[in-house]
Amino acid sequence: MNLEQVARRAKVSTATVSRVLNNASVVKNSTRTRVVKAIEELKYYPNLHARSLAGGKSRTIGVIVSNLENPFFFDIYKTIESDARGRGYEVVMANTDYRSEQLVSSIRLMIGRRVAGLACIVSEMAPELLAELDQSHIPVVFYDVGTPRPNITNIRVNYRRGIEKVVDYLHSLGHRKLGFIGHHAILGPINERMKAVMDAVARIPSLEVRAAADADTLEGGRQATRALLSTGFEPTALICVNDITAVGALRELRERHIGVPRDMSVTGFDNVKLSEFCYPALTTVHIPRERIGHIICDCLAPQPGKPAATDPEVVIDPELVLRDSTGPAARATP
Amino acid sequence: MNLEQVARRAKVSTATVSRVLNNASVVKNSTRTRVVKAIEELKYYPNLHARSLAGGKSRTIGVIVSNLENPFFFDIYKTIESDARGRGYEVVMANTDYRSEQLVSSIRLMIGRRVAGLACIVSEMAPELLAELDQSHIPVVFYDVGTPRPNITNIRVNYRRGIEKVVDYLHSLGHRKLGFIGHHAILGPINERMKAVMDAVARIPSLEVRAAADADTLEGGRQATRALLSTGFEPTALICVNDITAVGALRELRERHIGVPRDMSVTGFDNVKLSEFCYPALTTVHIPRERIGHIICDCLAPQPGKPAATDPEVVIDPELVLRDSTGPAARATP
DNA sequence: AGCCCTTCTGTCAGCGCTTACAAAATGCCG
DNA sequence: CGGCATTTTGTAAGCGCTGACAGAAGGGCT
Repeated sequence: MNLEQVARRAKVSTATVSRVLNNASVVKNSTRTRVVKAIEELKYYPNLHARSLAGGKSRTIGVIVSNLENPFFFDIYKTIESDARGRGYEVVMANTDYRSEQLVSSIRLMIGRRVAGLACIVSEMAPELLAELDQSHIPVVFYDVGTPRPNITNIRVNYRRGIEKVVDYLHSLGHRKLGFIGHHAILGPINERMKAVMDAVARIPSLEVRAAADADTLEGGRQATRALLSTGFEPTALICVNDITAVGALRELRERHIGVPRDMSVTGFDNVKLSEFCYPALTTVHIPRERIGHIICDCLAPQPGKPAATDPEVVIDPELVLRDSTGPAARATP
Repeated sequence: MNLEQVARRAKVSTATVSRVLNNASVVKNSTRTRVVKAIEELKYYPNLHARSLAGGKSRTIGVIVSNLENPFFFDIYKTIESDARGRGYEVVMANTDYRSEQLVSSIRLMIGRRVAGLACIVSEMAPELLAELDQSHIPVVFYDVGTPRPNITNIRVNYRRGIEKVVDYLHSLGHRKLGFIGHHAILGPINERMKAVMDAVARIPSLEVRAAADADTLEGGRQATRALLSTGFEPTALICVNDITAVGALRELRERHIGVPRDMSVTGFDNVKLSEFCYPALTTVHIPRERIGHIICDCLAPQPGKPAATDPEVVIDPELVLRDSTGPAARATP
């Protein structure tokens, strides 16, 4: 089923069919009707590949995410999708699962698809990939990978500031020994977040911290907590890298009959919906995911009216949200 | 950047470049090396649109999901993705958010992309869309929409049986007044699941049930629970349409200081990871999501060796998983 | 050296669509 | 009714790639 068949049936040329398809330029009303009828009768749908090949553009934006299962990423994705759709763009998504080979192949896939713009919401980015991206001339937005350059926007969350707020708050509650539940991906060599924790703690001499990490999942949070608690270090508060791992931590603590927040305070990060629904509701740090999604779309899917935004860097400031998982440090055990 | 430029640089014809790209047929080793070098130097990535246009096939399978945010769907998606990748297929996903216009446009999008196969994991399907799908000659697998036909496989979960198990179990614990927390999408006209509950309850004369529904989210589960409890009906157990809404229900009950399972039993459905991690851990019904994903991929992404599976219908039998959110019915309140 | 078979490479016609550009149809006016 | 501006339609050249086919190289044999 192709343009030509539709054209034949409507007794017009393929160009005319193309015109009504793109409701571009002028087509006499009677002709248009005829064509539309033919299209419907034949249940014709234009071959998108041919279209973007011929048109030289794709009106598609690509989104690469490390872990769409984490609602934090999902919320961003969803915002991008609905914004993009509103502007007449399609979205194609690739989930890397924190695996770097997947990142590589996803990026190449997106380049191969000649996407009009690419959002990389991943936690690592090899320099060679950056080079490839540069070559491709595709506008790119990164989330938190920290390398603004021409044609590339970077959205950075001031994680450092968020962690400081958490640490200060816990300190004010009397906590002195803190645990940090991270996840593999951000405990890599260039580990902004881990450093943020260390630095925040280092500001306050009386504070002590120990970290453990696992996958960015419920189970991972639980495992890391288990690992941390079996080292002999006895924290009175657990700072979790995000809400999901925090819920995993809660589970492990429950198993060990460690009361939260009576015996142990726990904090999350992101302020995902689940953080209100778990028990106890998590004290966490809010990151405006929808705003991030909007910004990304503004950069990648320009509307007819205004041009694409092109700030090299956007910084987001996070905010502490107090709920029930934190409380005063228990007295030192007798 | 295109084939021709690479060809020129490697001093060969475009056909040869194409050949090394598809590592098809024979290319002299020295030539291959030269071409590979040119490709790398130029950071060339084939235009996928041109490729599938010329080749007439796409090696891409489409997945349409109502709500990827629900881990149940996500797990299926993830399995499909990794299976497909293993067989050399790409996956494109569309999330409909339970909105029928989105379903329509997603299906057309997939047809337009000429996907090699399509998985529809959605809860409704207008007959006209089925007709369009038929026309397109794309192999399709439905999850639980109940319309096997030529070229279309349907995977059905024996929800009826699962619900019966839940109802019987609650009945055996002494519960007589049951609440059902559904969600909009499945409370539509053809509502298999709602009927399943009604029928399961109808088998046992002493049982009574009342239902409420909202979105398929944490918040939706909470709202529906609130609505149900404010009708004056006083159930001692809540059957939730899935684990996510069940977690929403738990939250509302906590707010009302209704103890689970002391004052109220709660059951979920799906046995999503979260159901073990919430508090109290949910009694639920296990549905083998990975198995579903594998079956889907077997139908849509045939491997060189064996041909695609084409059973018209596959039925999955669910199993009860007992955890902490259910217990004996409280004595009648004095 | 001449022949034939094999291996390798090049040529070229599409795939289904868009988009100048050209051609045809229409409308308006004097 | 001819002439011209305007609207509407058709023609055809690609877009970047694949794949059938044909042609060129190379090798072994007599």
